[in-house]
Amino acid sequence: MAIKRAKTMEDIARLANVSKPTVSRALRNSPLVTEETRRHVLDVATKHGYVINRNAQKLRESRANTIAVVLDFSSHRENRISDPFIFNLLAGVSEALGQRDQDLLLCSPAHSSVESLGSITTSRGADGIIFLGEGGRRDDLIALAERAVPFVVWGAVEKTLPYCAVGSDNFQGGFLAAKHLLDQGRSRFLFIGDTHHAEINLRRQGFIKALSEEMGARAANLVVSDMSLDDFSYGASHRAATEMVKGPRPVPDAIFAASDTAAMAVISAFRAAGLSVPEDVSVVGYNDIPASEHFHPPLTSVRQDVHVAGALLVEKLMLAIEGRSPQSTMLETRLIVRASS
Amino acid sequence: MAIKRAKTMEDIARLANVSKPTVSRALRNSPLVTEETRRHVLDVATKHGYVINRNAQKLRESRANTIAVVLDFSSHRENRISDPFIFNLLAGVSEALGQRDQDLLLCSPAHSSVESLGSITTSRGADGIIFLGEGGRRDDLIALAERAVPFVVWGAVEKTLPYCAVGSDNFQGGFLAAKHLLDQGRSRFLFIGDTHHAEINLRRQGFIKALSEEMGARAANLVVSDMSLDDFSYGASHRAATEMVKGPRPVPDAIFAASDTAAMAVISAFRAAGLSVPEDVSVVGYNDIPASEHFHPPLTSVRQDVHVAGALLVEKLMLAIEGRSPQSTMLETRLIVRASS
DNA sequence: TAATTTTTTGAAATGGATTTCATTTTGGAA
DNA sequence: TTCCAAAATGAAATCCATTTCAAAAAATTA
Repeated sequence: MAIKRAKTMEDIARLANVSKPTVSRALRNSPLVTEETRRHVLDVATKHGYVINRNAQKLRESRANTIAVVLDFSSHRENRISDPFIFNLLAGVSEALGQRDQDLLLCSPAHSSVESLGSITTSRGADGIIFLGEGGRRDDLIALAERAVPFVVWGAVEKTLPYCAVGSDNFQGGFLAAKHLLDQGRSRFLFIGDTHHAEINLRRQGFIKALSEEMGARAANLVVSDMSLDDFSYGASHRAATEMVKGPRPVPDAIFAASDTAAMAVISAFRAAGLSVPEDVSVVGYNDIPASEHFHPPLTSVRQDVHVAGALLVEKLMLAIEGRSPQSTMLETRLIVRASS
Repeated sequence: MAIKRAKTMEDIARLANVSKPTVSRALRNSPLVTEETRRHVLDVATKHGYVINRNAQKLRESRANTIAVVLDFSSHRENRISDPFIFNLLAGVSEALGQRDQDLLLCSPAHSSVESLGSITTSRGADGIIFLGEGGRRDDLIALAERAVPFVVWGAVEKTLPYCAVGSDNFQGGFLAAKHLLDQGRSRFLFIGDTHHAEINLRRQGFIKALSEEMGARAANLVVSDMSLDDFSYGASHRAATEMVKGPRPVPDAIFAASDTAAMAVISAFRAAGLSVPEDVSVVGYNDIPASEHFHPPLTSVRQDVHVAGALLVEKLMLAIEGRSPQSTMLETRLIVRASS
């Protein structure tokens, strides 16, 4: 008996008594084929369980209908804290791609340089790339923009960027947070976050801006301090916050953390030191991850809509692939006020 | 000027004054080519920024070196609660695949039936499939096992399963939880979880088993009750728990929730009703998601090692792809005891 | 040096779907 | 009924890397 080989288009053509091109056209709903023929071919194809060979198809069409999504798991893994926000964003992107019938190739930059990631497109494995986070490699991304590789980035949006970025309006987010804390009558402010990340830095700037505007209005009794961290992680935030409450300087009564994860860490550290939230300290986080709603106390947070974000990233990437140059976009942020502030 | 076209192997061959096969061999480190020739070809290739066309390659070799990972985002999305565990598992799988130089095609069953997912392999888009969760479609999976599609599943491990599954030892996990709660001297037990999921059901069985063993030993004053939920979500768990504390029957003093998310919901509901954890009620969760450590109170939980799980899933899938039939495996679970119990 | 073996190299076939362009068939007009 | 335009179909070329197998070159032996 002959070895069972997957059916090819040629096989179906033979079985349906038509030619290869006709099968191709029938399957692709081309108007160049009679309704009758199409139905017949489709029948034969389904009866024999034919599935098209996507590799052959991709080779012929130069389009892969596949998008590479680059997501840095590794940094998360090491801390054993995965900011769920990025995963939700991935879900958003996944859904948007699904709607457009695009496959999603998930890549980890840990295993390949941005440089080599770029070749994912030239190698036709994917038509374009979505970077979920700059991952501190902005220079690489800028370099990548020089080469004709279609890609978009979730991250900080700045006018000078040579590539298309989508991100929440971090400045506005920080601004909102500060306004809210000011409304609570707080006066000793602390920002927590790794300002090496452009996004985080913008949050801080918005925060500072709102405070300094107020400086003029109110008799300036505002204290602003910073706590820079090397990473997003819960652990780092917790340690830093614990140090801080032990320290000599006056303990802040209003904290804006650049992520909900960090906010939770800080609250936990403060509580351990006998301070209570929100009585002694108001805390505002960022991202409004699912857990925030259920934290104790429920966390006030700046929300970014991952659904919209995902759809937007995909939409813009599609434009880029078609050779057009999509504009960067900042997404409105919204302050979700809960008990922590 | 001619349109700039991506360089093909033929171009490189011409530029290097060798033939196409030689280029192919040089790039693939075949021993059939002189060291000198190889170096020369490599030089030319890198100088002209040549990248291989993976589609052509995949077409020729029948192996795609790509694994499809099926992950149901949608159920998570709707609840706006994404159990981070599954994402961590994804990270584990991603890493394991990266180490083996396999691409990861992320698929969402929402957009395609399991049936059609199966054709991902026959269409040569992927060599095999990893299902991250049965997603309540066990029948489909069983049907898929009939067809010669290499796949493995993260989920319940049962001897009768016609496919290879990897999962934590859910029975043991439940058993451990019960033992622990018994050790605390608790007597009114409650299990919370959607027993439609085989995994969850096993957790419940282990839980019950440990309790009934004790029944004999201790003067049986144990109350065991169940709370079945339609989904994993925080919201559903919270509502159910709120109902329960209002209800007439004696409130349990020991709860085993089938997920950390549910555990958190329950704690929050109980606390809202004036009960305190762990004084009035001990609570044990499952998965030991990152947030559990930082919850208030920190959550006792049954831990599953996502790293090991990811590696194992990949390893077994590779075997399956090679035509061998890998065994299912249960992973040891470990109880991480924290303040909630 | 001639003959033989071993090592390198290349021409052509292969994988499977799509597209171009020519050919056949059909429908309508004359 | 004949002829022309339109529609449907098919033969062959194409996409690009790999493999087979034959040929050429180099190394070895007689």
